[in-house]
Amino acid sequence: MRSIDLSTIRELELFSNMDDSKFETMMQAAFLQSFPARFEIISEGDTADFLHVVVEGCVELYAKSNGREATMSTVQPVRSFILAAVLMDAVYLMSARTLQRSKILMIPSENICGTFEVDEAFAKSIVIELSTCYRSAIKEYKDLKLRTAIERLANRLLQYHQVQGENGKIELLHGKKTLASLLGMTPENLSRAFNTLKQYGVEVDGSAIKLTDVNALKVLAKPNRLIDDNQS
Amino acid sequence: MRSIDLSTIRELELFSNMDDSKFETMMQAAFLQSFPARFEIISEGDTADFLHVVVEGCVELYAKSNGREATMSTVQPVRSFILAAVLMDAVYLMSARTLQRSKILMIPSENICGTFEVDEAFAKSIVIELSTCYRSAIKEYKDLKLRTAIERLANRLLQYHQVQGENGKIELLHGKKTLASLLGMTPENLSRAFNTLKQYGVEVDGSAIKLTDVNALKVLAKPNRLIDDNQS
DNA sequence: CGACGATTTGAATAGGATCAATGGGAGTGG
DNA sequence: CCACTCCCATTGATCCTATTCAAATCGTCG
Repeated sequence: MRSIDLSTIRELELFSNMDDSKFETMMQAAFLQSFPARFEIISEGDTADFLHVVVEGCVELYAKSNGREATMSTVQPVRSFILAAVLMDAVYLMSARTLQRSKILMIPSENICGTFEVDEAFAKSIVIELSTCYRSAIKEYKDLKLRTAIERLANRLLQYHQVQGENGKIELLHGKKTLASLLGMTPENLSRAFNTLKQYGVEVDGSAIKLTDVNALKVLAKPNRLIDDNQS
Repeated sequence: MRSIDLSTIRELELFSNMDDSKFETMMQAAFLQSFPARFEIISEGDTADFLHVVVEGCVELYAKSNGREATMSTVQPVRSFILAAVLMDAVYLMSARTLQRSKILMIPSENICGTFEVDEAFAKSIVIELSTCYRSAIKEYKDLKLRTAIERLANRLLQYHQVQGENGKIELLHGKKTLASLLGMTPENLSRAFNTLKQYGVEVDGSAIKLTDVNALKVLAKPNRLIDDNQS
């Protein structure tokens, strides 16, 4: 692996506190792979052979049952996915595919588990990462159970707004079809929801969105830090 | 704490592999508390001072937003709850209340975190417990996103049936109101869903349910091991 | 015995899904 | 460069599921 990549990876929260030599050893078995857009990286039901870390690009986690399919969440740099399956030596519960060209760091499961046992700092980092993912899942579940479709959309827009600098402009990172599935609705319904939000100052132009009345949108959305905050 | 209780607790997966002396130390700070039914043990937004382990009874995890409330999951012996909040020193994302008289083991957060750092076996157990809870949450989320209300009910009944011995009889562990919220529907809708399932051999008499045609129910439910299995 | 909550049933409504059709870009190949 | 195709997004119409509101019944607990 190129050293430029290695130093980037070294700085990830997951690896930042661990022992130098342990990091070296673990990384010798790891590799960084590039994937084209819309490439299926893992498939639900497969055994977890690698921990995947999104270094560049964007990955969609989705699941199927019967004939239906739903986007569960998206993973941006720098976050891992399916850590729980690796640690339990179990099968993946979700599939993953790239939304754009992406670089994924792949670390063999046995190296993760082995290092976990010998490096205390790494063990702590693993637990933090796992807890963060867990809590994110709970938040998404709460979002779906406690809100209507329009409220979910409004809150998601406010979330994106905050992450992207709170300057009244949002750029959607993924297509509306994916966004719809992520929010638990159909593309048609998302389109109508955007129309409803016009009266709250939401102007849509392709993947560029302008918020002209954030306060009004907040009144509608009633954001809740126990659902929408990435911090707490 | 009474020794009878201690030995029961010692056998929990979470503690079974850890060092004797570490276990003793940790338990000196812990205590076992009894709660009456419908008692709110923790409230979402509070800081996580204790890890809670359900030793006896049943606990409901629920959440609120706006005026709405939803049951997120139920915790049976012997399982912990809100482990992630403890490990991250964060606030609870869910509230917890007893559904029946219950005994809860409470271990101060700092003892959990402290022991995590010095006992490797305990660290491993923590990770397994955390992963298991995480994966359960994902499964519930998939259930809600990928299935209709009737399918969710049918699969839940099959799940209870399996746990309770597969002899054609089910005893509901919690009221129908809670079950409805757990399944993401209203009590009225649950009642109607049970009526629909009559033609698939589901006979309801209060909290006692008989399944007279499990195969027909399975055809409807299309159970999926990546959603319904507690193992994988 | 009375009160309260849980459950069920009925009727009306709302919200979301489905089906169908159209317009618009992005990418492909001639 | 242009025509063609395909997929995405939008819109309209309709259907269906689930929620809401209302009321009756049933048990349980005090």
